[in-house]
This record gives sequence, C-alpha cells and structure tokens, in this order.
Amino acid sequence: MGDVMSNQIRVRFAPSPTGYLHVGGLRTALYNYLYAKKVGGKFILRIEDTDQTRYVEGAVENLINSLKIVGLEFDEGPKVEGDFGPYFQSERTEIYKQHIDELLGKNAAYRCFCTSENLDKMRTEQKAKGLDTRYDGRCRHLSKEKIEQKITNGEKFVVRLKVPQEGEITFYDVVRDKITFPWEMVDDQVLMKSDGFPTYHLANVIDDHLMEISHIIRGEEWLSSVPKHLFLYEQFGWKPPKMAHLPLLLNSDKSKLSKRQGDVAVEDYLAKGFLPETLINFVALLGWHASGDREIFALKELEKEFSLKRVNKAGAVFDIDKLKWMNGQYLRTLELNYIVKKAIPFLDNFTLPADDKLRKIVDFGRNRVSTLAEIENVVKPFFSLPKFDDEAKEIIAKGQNLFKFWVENLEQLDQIRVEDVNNLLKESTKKVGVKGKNLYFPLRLVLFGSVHGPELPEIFEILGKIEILTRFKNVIGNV
RNA sequence: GUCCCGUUGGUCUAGUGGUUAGGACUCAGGAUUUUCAUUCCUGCAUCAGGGGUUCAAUUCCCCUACGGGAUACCA
Repeated sequence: MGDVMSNQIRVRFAPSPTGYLHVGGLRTALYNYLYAKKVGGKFILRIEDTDQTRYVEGAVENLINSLKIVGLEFDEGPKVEGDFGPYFQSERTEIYKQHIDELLGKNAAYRCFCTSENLDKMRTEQKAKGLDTRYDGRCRHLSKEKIEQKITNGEKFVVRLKVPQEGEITFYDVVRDKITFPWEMVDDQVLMKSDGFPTYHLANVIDDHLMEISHIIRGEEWLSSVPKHLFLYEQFGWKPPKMAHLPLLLNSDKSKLSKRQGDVAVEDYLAKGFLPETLINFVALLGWHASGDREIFALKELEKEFSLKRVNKAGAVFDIDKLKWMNGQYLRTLELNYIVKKAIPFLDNFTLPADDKLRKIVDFGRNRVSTLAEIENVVKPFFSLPKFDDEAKEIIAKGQNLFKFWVENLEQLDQIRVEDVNNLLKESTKKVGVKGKNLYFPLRLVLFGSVHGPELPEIFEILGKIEILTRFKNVIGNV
C-alpha cells in the first residue's frame, strides 16, 4: 500500500519538546530540510510528545521559534496544517490504539502485566548473574483466561512487541550502508505504556507510514532501534522508509554533546550573539562537506549543494573557536543594515544615536569582534567619556600643547571633515612638533580612551565636533 | 558485560591502489597599518596499531586498540 501511494519525497524532523532546540537537533532538522529542498520534497515537523512525564510548558513554541529564526520553515506541522495531521503525537492516541489492537490480533504483540518494581528486580538479578539485562518474556505466554482475569482485576499492563528470538536482520542505511543485528539482542520492546500512550518506537513507525515519510534522517543514537522498527513495518505489512543515521555531535572530550560541557541550545548561541547564518553554516559542516574546499555557505546555497551521500560516518566535535571565527566572517560580510538590526538588542545599555551614526558605530564594532555580544564593549568609548589610568595620565600630561592646538583649530571649523582632520594631523607635526605614535596615541587616548583603536578621522566622524571638543577640554589642564 | 557504529594533524574535513596527503579553525612567526582589529604570507602538526592481498597500500580484507551509541512503561 505504502509503496504505491506516492513517490514524493517527504522527510520529517520529529523532536521531543523538552524545552529548547538542541544544536544536534538543529543539525538533524537542517539535513532533513536541505534534503527536502534539494529534491523538491516536503519538510514536516512532528512533535513527539508521548511522554507525559516530560511535558514542558512552552517548549513547542520555543522550538518552532528557534527553527523560524534560523530560517528552517516547514511545509507541514503545528499551525501549518497539511493532509496528514494532527502533527502532535499526543493528539493521535486513537490511531495508535487501533494499531495496537491490530498487532494484538495478529499475535505480533502481547500484554505484559509486570510492574516496574518486578522489572527492576529482574534486571538486578540478571546483572548479578552476569547476564544481559533484557525482558525475559515471562508474559509472552499468558493464557487468554489469565489475561482476561488480570484485566478485570484492573491490573495495569503494557503492550510489548513479540520480536523474533533467533536469526538476524540486515538492512541498509544511506549513510552507513549494510548493517546486521542478531535478533537475540533485540528486546521485546514496550509499544504502549500503561498510561495508554505509545512509546516512541510504535508512534514513530505508525506516523512515518501514515504521513508517507519517504526518508528518515535522524541521529545515530537510533540505529540500534531500527530492527524493532523494521519488524513493526513487516507486521503491519508496510514498506519502511529509507533510513539515514547521522553521526553524533560531540563535546571536546568526544562524548555526546551535552549541557554539562557548555551551551547546547540554539537560543543560547543566539543570546551570545551568534548569527543564525553562522549557526546554520557551521552545523551543516559538522558531518557533511561539499567536495571542494569551500566552507562558507548561505542556507540557499546549501539547499543546492547538499547531498546525503556526502554525509560522514564519524562523530564531530563542536568546536567553539571555529564557530567564533565563522561568526566573525558573517559579521563582517553580511549587509551592514542587517547587522545593525541584529546588534541593537545587544546595545541596550546605551542611548542609541541616530541611524547614520549608529551604522558607523556598529560598522566599527563588527570588524573587531566575533559575536554580537562583544560589540558593546568595543564600542563603549563612543558612548561615554574615557577614564584614564596612571600611564594614560602621563601621556595626557605630555600632550597638553597638542590638545590645545587642536581645540583652537577645531573651534574655528563649522563642521569637521575628514580632510580637516588629516590637515590638522600634518599641521600638528609642523607646529607642535610631534609625529607618529607621539601624535596619534595621545589623540586617540583622549578621544577614545585607548591608544589603540579606530583611525582618527573615523573617531571624529562618529563623535562629531561638539563631543570631540568636550573630550579635549576634559583633559586640558586636568592632569 | 553484550550488540551496533566509527577512527585522515589538537578540532572540522578533502582525497586517491602509485599525490611533496589538499583546505579551514587554533597556535607560532612575519608583512601591511600611526595603533588595535581586519587582511595577507610562512611555519608547526595527520592517514590509530599489527597482520595480510598487491609490483604498489592512507585507500581493499582481517585482527587488536581506542572512541561513541544502544541496552527504560525517555525520546
């Protein structure tokens, strides 16, 4: 049935809404999105909220918002209704129940009345004996009478999959090619919990089929669950989607990327001043690479370049240094107006000047930082009178004649143009007798608070005549 | 423990049965700049180890080591 329905490419990102979008999730979402774009398919967002104990208020909104900020729009999903909804698994429980009944009827699944206490006990015993911890199938062969009796007694039960007990299963992964598992290693997986909600394994198989998903692109942590999923497809008589398991994103110690070792949420990186463009580009390169040396790709370009065939097998360390470098690249090359817009939220400690001046300030800042958040510090001298330490005061003391010379000349100007500044610079050498560092350092120190920094004309242009004079007068005679 | 997956400089990676193993980040040095930043140049450093197969293996096969994932009424 599934194989004749349609040959459209449909992929899905199916996160569990536990609070925020993880960068690993972003990478998975991105690859799904890119693959869909590349082949003209559909990108679907499905919310896997079948674990009632992990419900987090606002998590879905948050997730969708993060996806939106980085530009990954989905074709179907929450609030973007398509023909395959609902897109929340918690709203599909009826569907799962029907399918569970089907499996029960086919004797491909069975009810298990074991309590979690009993299961814990079973596992500790198995461990003590050095055995694998696995469900031992004790409820597999309960008689009909016994089952009915337990049900009428009101005993809680789960439904487990009756997986084959011997032999092996081989399947093909788009990224990893041929993979074989012995059935012995596959547990009688719980398909429906005692609260009536399905587990991931059941829901994901049913939904992927019903939503006509053609390719499952997800993290490698799911690889070992594939046998039971495939077995489910077989029991339902469905054709399974193609699978592509992506390499994991790693901490610097090579363990799976986790919160303990730094930020993992997309929103954290955004809050730190990384641009959406950077995040997308960077994460795209963690596990995928074009055939050449190129590393800077806009989302639109990735849509053209991407290919599942070029996805790597080995996990990739999330290297913040390189992220910063790349963010610097985007900060400097993206359109200034856009960067200004992005920078404004990071400048809320200042009273912002008129657009034109703000643009100049941000343009100065963007050229010497790696994140938006760092702009504030670099640009601060434009907003407040400099403070001087002892070393600075020494330089200022020596520069009194120079400052006086500048004030006298500037006061005669209506407006200070770049050429005026350059002229005065030359004049200073002639009339005050200073040049090179002895000329530039004191001026920059007085006007900008540091001997290092922007070129003098740039400072003049941004501060304007009045502020310039204020800053000179601030230090004249004041040593 | 068991099963599965993986392994090119510190990190992300390109690459091929015969290459001086390429690029990027980081780091070091230098050039440019009045300074800082940017930019540019140069340098350091890699095919996990051992067996095969082959005239020839980083590349193909096997073993080992190491790393990771999975082993839940979580996804």
